[in-house]
Amino acid sequence: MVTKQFRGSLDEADLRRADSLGREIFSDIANKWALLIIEALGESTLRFSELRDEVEGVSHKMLTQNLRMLERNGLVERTVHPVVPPRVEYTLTEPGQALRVTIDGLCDWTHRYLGHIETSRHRFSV
Amino acid sequence: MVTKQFRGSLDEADLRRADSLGREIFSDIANKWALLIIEALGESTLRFSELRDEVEGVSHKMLTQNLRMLERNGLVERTVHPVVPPRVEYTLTEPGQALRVTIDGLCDWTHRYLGHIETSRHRFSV
DNA sequence: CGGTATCCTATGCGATACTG
DNA sequence: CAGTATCGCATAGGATACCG
Repeated sequence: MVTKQFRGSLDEADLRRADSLGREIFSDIANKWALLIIEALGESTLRFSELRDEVEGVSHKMLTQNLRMLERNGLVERTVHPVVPPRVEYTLTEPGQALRVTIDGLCDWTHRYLGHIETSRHRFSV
Repeated sequence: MVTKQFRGSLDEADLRRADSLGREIFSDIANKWALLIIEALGESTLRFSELRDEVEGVSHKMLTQNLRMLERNGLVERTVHPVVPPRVEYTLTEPGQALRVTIDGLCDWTHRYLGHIETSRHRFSV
């Protein structure tokens, strides 16, 4: 979404359009599976089954559903090799790569503050 | 969660514990409302009602629910002023501030690639 | 192997009402 | 003003089965 830092750089109509679109994108992406899939893809190209193994706990359904969404938003590219059995590969586009960098930041954050959070939870339940 | 970049820096038992906790945190945080609330708090201290106005579209219920979760994880601090009517203020802790920085990155990303995504969606629906 | 469709449960989330 | 509790609908998401 368009946060306060950007208001003023756009006219009213653009602002409204960007706001609702941005909100939509934000909802698409602020979702556990999408983030984990992007993180799993990283620099490499992976097949559907490899992704399913890599993103632990994801179901067949959620994987397809999120991959379609990411493809629609132009974050991953899907390549079908016309062979039997079918071979389908997924790779991050440039926007996808850029997003991955910020997700890496999220992972670093989680790692760094794991201890803080653990003790905070303990204190909270008292 | 503990991603590949960190494996090897921990022993087996720690790894499992960190993995499940990390996954939990990730699920807590990779959620639209949590991210928007943290972003709204920013540098400032806000009252419950101010937050509800700031985070557009959030319901009373979702706001309380997410604030409790963030408090439990030690990302926001809740201060109750014993006056009538009650005055409750929320502010980001240091871990919360650190997280906000990475969320800012997410917002920047959304802003930067809004155009890419819009055209990609259009192409996809053909 | 990768994808779609179906069914069913759990959860998200809004609306409303009640308390200190 | 801030919070809790309850109800009820809508969506998320697992399990399973079937198709190219």
